Amino acid sequence: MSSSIPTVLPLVTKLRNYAALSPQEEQVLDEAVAGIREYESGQDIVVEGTSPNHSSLLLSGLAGRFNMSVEGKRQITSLHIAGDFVDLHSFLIKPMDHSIVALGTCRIATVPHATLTAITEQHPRLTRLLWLNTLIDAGTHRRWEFCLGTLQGHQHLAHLVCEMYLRLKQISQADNNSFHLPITQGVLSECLAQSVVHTNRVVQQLRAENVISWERDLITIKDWDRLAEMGEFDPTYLRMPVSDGLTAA
Amino acid sequence: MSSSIPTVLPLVTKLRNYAALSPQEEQVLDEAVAGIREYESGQDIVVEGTSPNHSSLLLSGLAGRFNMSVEGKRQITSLHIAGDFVDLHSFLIKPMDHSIVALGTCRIATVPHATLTAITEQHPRLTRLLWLNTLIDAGTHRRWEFCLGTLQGHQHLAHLVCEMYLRLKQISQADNNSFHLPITQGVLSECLAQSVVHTNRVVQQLRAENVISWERDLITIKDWDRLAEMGEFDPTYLRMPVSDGLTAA
DNA sequence: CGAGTATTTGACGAAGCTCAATACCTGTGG
DNA sequence: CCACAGGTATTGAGCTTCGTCAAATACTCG
Repeated sequence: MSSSIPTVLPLVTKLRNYAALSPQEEQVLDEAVAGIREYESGQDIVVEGTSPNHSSLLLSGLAGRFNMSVEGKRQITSLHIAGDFVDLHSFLIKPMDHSIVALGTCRIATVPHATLTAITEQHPRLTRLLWLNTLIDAGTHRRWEFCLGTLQGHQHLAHLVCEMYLRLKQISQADNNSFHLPITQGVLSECLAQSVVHTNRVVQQLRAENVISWERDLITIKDWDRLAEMGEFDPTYLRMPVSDGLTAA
Repeated sequence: MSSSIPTVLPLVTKLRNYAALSPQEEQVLDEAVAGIREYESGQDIVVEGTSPNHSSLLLSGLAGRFNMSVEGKRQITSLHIAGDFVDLHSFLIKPMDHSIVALGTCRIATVPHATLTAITEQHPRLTRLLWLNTLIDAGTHRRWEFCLGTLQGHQHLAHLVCEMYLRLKQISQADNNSFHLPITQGVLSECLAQSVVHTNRVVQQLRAENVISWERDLITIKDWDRLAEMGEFDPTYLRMPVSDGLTAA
């Protein structure tokens, strides 16, 4: 379902950060889209245990991967923004070992797994780029493990704010040290693995220390250096700069 | 550096669990090995910040991925056993955003990144298998996030024991509900993100509740059902059974 | 045996959780 | 325009899990 304005623009924009894309490769991506879906806040986009035959590319909105515990606690393991191929891995891994939920209205482009297989047959360079995309996801999971394991509550929040700022900036949805993050403290607490009460206190602590402001859904970073230091933030895992190894030898 | 006995046997054994490998594909993998290295316990196999030009395939031994915090705390984000391609991702992601340490004597086969690129150019099916390999790693990271975020200390240990048992069983290094895991409680505490003291108490708790025994480096699972229940263990993420989508359409 | 490392135990403190109540905010109907 | 309802944020108090500090015991290997 290609059009004059490529629907995959958010993904293309992101992939261009890693390596140049030929017009042909961009066209292949654009033609891979089989349809567009919309999800309301709270709806599950992909459900644990199912084996989808397509992958979902987030065109706009905020989504989260999560697992439920036996007692019903929801652990969010990553957040996703426009341009993220939220379940690209479901192409090779089935059934899903986790769910993906819309944390706001989400527009999704669906890409059939058969098309992805065809890409791996015919477009090795694009294949490596998509592979890289999943590897960056993995790196983010590793970083979240680090945060969960070794950082204190306020540090963890600081780290998350740094991460979301850089990622949103990469897709031009952050500027002047501020960005919109339309999530409640309840959802935030599911990312940080804290109680809502404690998350609230941690947010207030960062406000009191004057490193961020957070009103409504608008976060403003008032002191990047202190925030990054507090969260032990090192952006290496986000692979913002151009990466080598993607061009065929 | 191929030989009559393929050096990549541990990896091939593992990949066969996901899809059949043609003799030619096995040969490609075997010929991809450029050399063999050995590391002593405690040595870093790959160092954060570097950009290796080869990836490391673990032939024997135990290794761990980790990140260091500012205060010097080491967070281990995954454990690796024979057959694991411990830094396959360094092929596309550089520089390394974490290090890999030998947690015992490790034999490593090195595979040049140029060879991996060539594989993606010529062997799409093998490419998908290797990609899958990294996706399973990512799924494991997600699961560890869940454990770190939502499980209590003793549950987390229970989960880890379940995971290592199944993974070691897959490569025929576990039987009769028991296996060798040559790590100290200090290293274990770095996986679980606990203090050594607390890890010790948690180990004793599982012993006292008679779900495992742990003497020297020999772990025996005395009650799998209770252990799995305690750790909320669901093996889906390990992709033990055969997976679809690997065979070209 | 003895040094070094690993495990175990006890006592106390800190980070964060639960319960419970209050304040706030936004949209809706009267 | 106001009052209300339902969700969200905030605050307080007591409690649990786990960390820290310190010491004792056990194990390993030369």
